[in-house]
Amino acid sequence: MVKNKKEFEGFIRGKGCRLTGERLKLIEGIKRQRGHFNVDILVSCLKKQGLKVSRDTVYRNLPILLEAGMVAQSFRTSRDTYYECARSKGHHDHLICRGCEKIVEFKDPAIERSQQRIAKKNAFKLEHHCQQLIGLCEKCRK
Amino acid sequence: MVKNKKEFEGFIRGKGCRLTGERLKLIEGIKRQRGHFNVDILVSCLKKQGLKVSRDTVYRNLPILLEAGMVAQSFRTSRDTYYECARSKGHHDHLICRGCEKIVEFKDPAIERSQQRIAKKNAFKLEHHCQQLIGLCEKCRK
DNA sequence: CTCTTATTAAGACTAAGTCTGAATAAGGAT
DNA sequence: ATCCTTATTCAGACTTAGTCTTAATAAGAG
Ligand SMILES: [Mn+2]
Ligand SMILES: [Mn+2]
Ligand SMILES: [Zn+2]
Ligand SMILES: [Zn+2]
Repeated sequence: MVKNKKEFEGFIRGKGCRLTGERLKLIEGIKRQRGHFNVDILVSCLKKQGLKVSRDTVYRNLPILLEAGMVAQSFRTSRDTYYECARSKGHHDHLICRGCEKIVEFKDPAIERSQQRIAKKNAFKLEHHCQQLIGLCEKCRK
Repeated sequence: MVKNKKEFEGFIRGKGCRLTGERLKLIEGIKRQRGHFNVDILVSCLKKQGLKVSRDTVYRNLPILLEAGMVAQSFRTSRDTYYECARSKGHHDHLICRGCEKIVEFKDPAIERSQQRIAKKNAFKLEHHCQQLIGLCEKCRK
């Protein structure tokens, strides 16, 4: 679980990869994101601040940032994949209104434990999971 | 939860929709699917049996078939969405190996109850959920 | 400083899913 | 049975998330 540039440098070198300017821009850009973001949002925000990084570079580095635990995959809409900075809040899952796209975050340690147990029973090493509950919020039910 | 053509007719009429030949072909084609399928697989299988239905018609009718409970969304890969016939096995979720794409199905009533409780606490009417556990199976860990 | 090679950028490419507009057919009315 | 309205279908164009290709760049070892 990498928390800052120094740790990221160690992590990336440990993998035998290079510490590039783009990778530093990326961790900078991700730290600035407040809520959930997709690749295009991230690229635009970076560009706005004069930190140009190509879309392809983001896609290429996302697996590394996920592995480092700096970014977490949040949820997927029918269109694309959303991420969030993993630093502040810990791991959590999402409740999504299909009407207004309102998103509620929740944590449930008991569910997480069950998931681990299920993986273990099937001899899987669990790496991550995607759990999204879809429904209608109070307002959208009318 | 619609189980056969007769019930489907009632369901579709109740919605004020028409009972078309294509919709009948679709429920026929879905019944024939053994495992998980995506839209292209379904269209190809139907064509092989002389039941031509356009890709667009499948996409247009999937929400209806989901609502009728004849089809369930199973999981999503980075590429596309997989479904399965909801008839035989009941609702379940999936454990997926990112190495060999092996898929294990599991049921966990305790998790399902927790999900309901979480939705209720947030005043959501839960319609469905997507829970996929991703990791490495025993073989792929080597 | 030099050299190797990992990494990047631009843009072509692929394919899931959506949209458009014309043709068809379901089913109610006569 | 025939007509009429309009929901539905189909073909193919379109959009766009994500991947791939290739040439240019730059990290970092020596
Ligand atoms: Mn979140
Ligand atoms: Mn299944
Ligand atoms: Zn809502
Ligand atoms: Zn495997």
